[in-house]
Amino acid sequence: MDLSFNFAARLDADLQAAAHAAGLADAGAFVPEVRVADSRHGDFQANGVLGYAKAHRLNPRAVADQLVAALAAPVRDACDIAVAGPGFINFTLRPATLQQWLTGWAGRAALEQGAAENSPLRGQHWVVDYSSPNTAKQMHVGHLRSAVIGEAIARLLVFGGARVIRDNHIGDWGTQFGKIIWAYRRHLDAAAFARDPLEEFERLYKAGHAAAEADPAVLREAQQELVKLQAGDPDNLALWKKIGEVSRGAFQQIYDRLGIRFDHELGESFYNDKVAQVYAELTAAGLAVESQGALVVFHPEHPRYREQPFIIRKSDGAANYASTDLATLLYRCEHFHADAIAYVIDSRQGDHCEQLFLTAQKWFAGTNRRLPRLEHISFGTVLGEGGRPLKTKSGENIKLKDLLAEAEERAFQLVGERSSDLPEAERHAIAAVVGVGSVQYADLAQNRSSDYVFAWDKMISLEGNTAAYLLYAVARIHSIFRKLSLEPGDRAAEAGAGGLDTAAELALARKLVKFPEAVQTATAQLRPHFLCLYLYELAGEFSAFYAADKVAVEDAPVRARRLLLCARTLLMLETGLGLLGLRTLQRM
RNA sequence: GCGAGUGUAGCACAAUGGAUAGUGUAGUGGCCUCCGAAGCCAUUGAUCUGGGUUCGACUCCCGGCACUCGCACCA
Repeated sequence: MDLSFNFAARLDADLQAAAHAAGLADAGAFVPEVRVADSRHGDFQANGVLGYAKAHRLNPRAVADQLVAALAAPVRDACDIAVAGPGFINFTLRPATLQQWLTGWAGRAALEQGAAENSPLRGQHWVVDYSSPNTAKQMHVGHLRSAVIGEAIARLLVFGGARVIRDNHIGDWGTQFGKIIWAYRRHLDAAAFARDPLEEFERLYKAGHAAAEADPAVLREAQQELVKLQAGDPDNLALWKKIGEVSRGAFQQIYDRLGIRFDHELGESFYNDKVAQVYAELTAAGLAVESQGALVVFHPEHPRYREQPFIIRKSDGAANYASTDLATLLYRCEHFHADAIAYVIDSRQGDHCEQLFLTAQKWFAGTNRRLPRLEHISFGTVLGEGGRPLKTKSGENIKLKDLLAEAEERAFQLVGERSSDLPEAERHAIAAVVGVGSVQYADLAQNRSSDYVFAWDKMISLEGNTAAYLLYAVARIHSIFRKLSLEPGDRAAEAGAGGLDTAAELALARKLVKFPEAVQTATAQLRPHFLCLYLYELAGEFSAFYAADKVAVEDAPVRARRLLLCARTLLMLETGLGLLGLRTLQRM
């Protein structure tokens, strides 16, 4: 068998061909359903025979036998094949096949090529809309998941061959600015502003908000400030710009720690002059109607949205996020030629997304535009250990910068305990990678649909399915190569490798070759936890191998094949962690 | 009230309609003259409930129950 990157896809294609070769009735209807198998049964299994045989009133085991007999010779040479149970076909890759694959797919570039080659994403333009904080406020724990999940998904899509446009749809327009400006004019603390301008803007907003709540006169004054801003008053506009600059600077500090860089930061204000077209087109199409003074879209065919309006212009004439989201959608189609848009937004905004997508669908159909694929990448809330949304003791949102600082601090403690021999500067650098990586990984390792409990001890105590466990495996592999004065992936070190032999070698090799399926599943479902799970299991296989079989042995062929396994494990772990947005280390 | 999400071991999680429901922690018992013990090996313990569909259901459908969230101008 030639060096297919993705064995499951290859077996699937070969089984389909076999169905035709064997002359199966209605062979086109046979779907092999090849997937990674429980290792007790082999490496891959085809489940499709059962359904096919049932539908065609055939004996499934007989069909399976026929298919196996009709399989092309290369596949039969590469695998041990068995029909089992009611009609499963099990494939176990032979040691030589494993070795051939590991030798052939040897570097990052090769993996990228393999992953993109037959990917349905290849060449597609994907806009990933994630993070999207509001200006004048610090990012807090509520902004964590969108940023972390969004970045991982963007990287997975790139790996799958898509052209990804990362767009940070910042909330930089809205009613809050009237209150901030009002408070800025009266209650600015210049010293605090010099120290941390964003913190001061945030304080001013809270002060302005509280004052407006308490006194209707203040509310009117704040609204006047907003009107002036919207009319282009130079002072207010300058202040608004300043808020934007300060905020973006602070956001970038967070993004730097998380390894995020956007291609665009087209905030809501960018769409100010683009919403009129939305109103006009939706009204002309008969989609938008006046209701209680607002411009809204109802969906009569929908049980709920025939009553629950999608408000695209407020009764005071101002735009809201429905207006700008529609304008944004159009802009992304026209300027980014989006084939798909992924909205990484928390699940509470499910109704908004549904209404947005429904409205866009009708709008685009009515104006002969091509609607891109629209995906709401929804996710649950970050909870504290009591099962309530995570807050500080005083009930405030936890600032992201504080959260990341605490992660690094806790990691630094641990590094000090475990690796006190390393220089302090390196311990700090390690703590940054381990601390931030632990937060990212804890978020990603869990199915994004559910809420998740944020528990420092589980996250950073470094046991189980955690970033530290994976980073530790990476560090140990680097250490092996360091001891031998070799570079990982050095072909000379792998030359003359003997055949894979021990149980631990084979178990590790069998795990390694399934990297493509793990990435593919995570990408297709836009769920990074599938990749996390794979990497964790891979690190587990490596640790078992490491305990069972010594790498640095005298016997040259044995040593070479074990170095090959180490190098590929390192490659998959580093590549996989990179796809999740984590950094890795050589020592920790 | 309508809708969405979530119910799996003490706790935290996994399982694309597939074979004996996997893991981690915590508990118990082993393993460092040997490449990093932040490790490895072994072991105890679970699908909210009642129906249905299917060769096969944690998964799909219908009805309950529990928790969380959303539902007219904040995003």
